[in-house]
Amino acid sequence: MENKTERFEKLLVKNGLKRTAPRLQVLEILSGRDSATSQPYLEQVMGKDADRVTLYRVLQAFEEKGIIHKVLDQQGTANYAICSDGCSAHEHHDEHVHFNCDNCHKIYCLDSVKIPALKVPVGFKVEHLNLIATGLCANCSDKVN
Amino acid sequence: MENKTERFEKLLVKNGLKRTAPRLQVLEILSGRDSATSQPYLEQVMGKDADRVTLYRVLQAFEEKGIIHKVLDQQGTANYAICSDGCSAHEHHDEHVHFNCDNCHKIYCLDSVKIPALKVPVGFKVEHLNLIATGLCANCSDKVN
DNA sequence: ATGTTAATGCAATTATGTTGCAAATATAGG
DNA sequence: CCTATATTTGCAACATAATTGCATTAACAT
Ligand SMILES: [Mn+2]
Ligand SMILES: [Mn+2]
Ligand SMILES: [Zn+2]
Ligand SMILES: [Zn+2]
Repeated sequence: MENKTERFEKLLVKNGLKRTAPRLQVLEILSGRDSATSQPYLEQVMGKDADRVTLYRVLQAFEEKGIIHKVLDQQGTANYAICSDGCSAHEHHDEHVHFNCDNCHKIYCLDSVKIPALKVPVGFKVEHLNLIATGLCANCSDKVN
Repeated sequence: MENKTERFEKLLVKNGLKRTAPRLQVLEILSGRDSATSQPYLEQVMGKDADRVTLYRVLQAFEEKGIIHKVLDQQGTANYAICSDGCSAHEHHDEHVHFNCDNCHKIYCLDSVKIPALKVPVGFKVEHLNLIATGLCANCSDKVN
C-alpha cells in the first residue's frame, strides 16, 4: 500500500508540478482536515516553512490544476478544500453545496448535496452555481442541545 | 408626487438615521443602477465628497437597518443593492438568487428567483441560503450572439 | 554532472477594511 | 431662532489579504 506522501507526489507529477516542500506541506495540511481550510490558518500553520507569497502561488497553481477548490465564506475569506476525483485543469466538478457554520466557522463540502437546477429570467445563461448554506454544523448543533 | 430625495429622507428618518449628505448620496447612486454596486465603484464615484471610512460606516448602517444588502461576488468583492420592501433592522428578506455575469461582472438581484429548499445531512441545521449563479447576463449574451 | 526551467524568497506595493479620537453637524426642545 | 446633545464625520494610524518584479535557488530531464 502506498503512503500518503507518495500519492501526493504522483498527484503533483501528474499535473506537471515539481514536487517541492511547500506544495507537499499544503497537501498534507489540507488532507488532514475534515473541513475546508482558510488561507490565514494555512499561513499560520506553515509559519516560516514557506513565504506568504509562495503559499499564495501554491494555492493558485493547485486551483488551476483542479487539485483544490476555493470557497469564500460569508466574510469573504478564502478557504480551500481538496477536490474530489474528476476535477482537472480543464474542468472543476465541484457543484456541491458548502456549509458555513455560524458557530465554529468551519466550511464543509457537502459532496452528497447537489445544487438543484434553476429557472432564471429570459436571456440569462447560467454557467455555474455556487450555493453556501449557513447555520449550525452537526458538531455544533450537538453541543448546543 | 414626492421626489426621490424626499423618499430617501423619509427612509433615513424612519430608520433613526440623520439625513446627511453622504447617506443621501449613497442612496442616489445605488438607486440609479440596475445592478448591485461594488464598494470600490462607490468609493470612486463619491470621490472626495466623503471619506472612505464614512462610506464604510454608511454602508454598515444601511445594512443593519435593512436598507441595503451585501453580496460578495466570486472574487470576494463587496457589492451592495437596495433591499426590496419588507426588510428591516430585525430581518432581511433577501433569499433571492444573485447572478454574477462573467463578462460585465455586474451582479443582478434576481428577485423573482427563490432559492429552493435543500436536504442536508443529518445534524446540520440550515439557517440561510446564499446562491450565486455565474454565466452571461441578458445584455452580454445578446451581444455575443 | 549539468543546463534549463520552474519555483521560491524577499521587498515593495496595492486594496480592503477597522479603530480611536477630535471636530463638525443634524435635530430636538426651549 | 438659539442652544444642548447625541450622531456623524474626517483624519491618522493600523491591520490584513493579495499582487508584482526580480534575483536566487532548486527540481529534474538529458
Ligand atoms: Mn467543496
Ligand atoms: Mn439582492
Ligand atoms: Zn460548527
Ligand atoms: Zn453581463
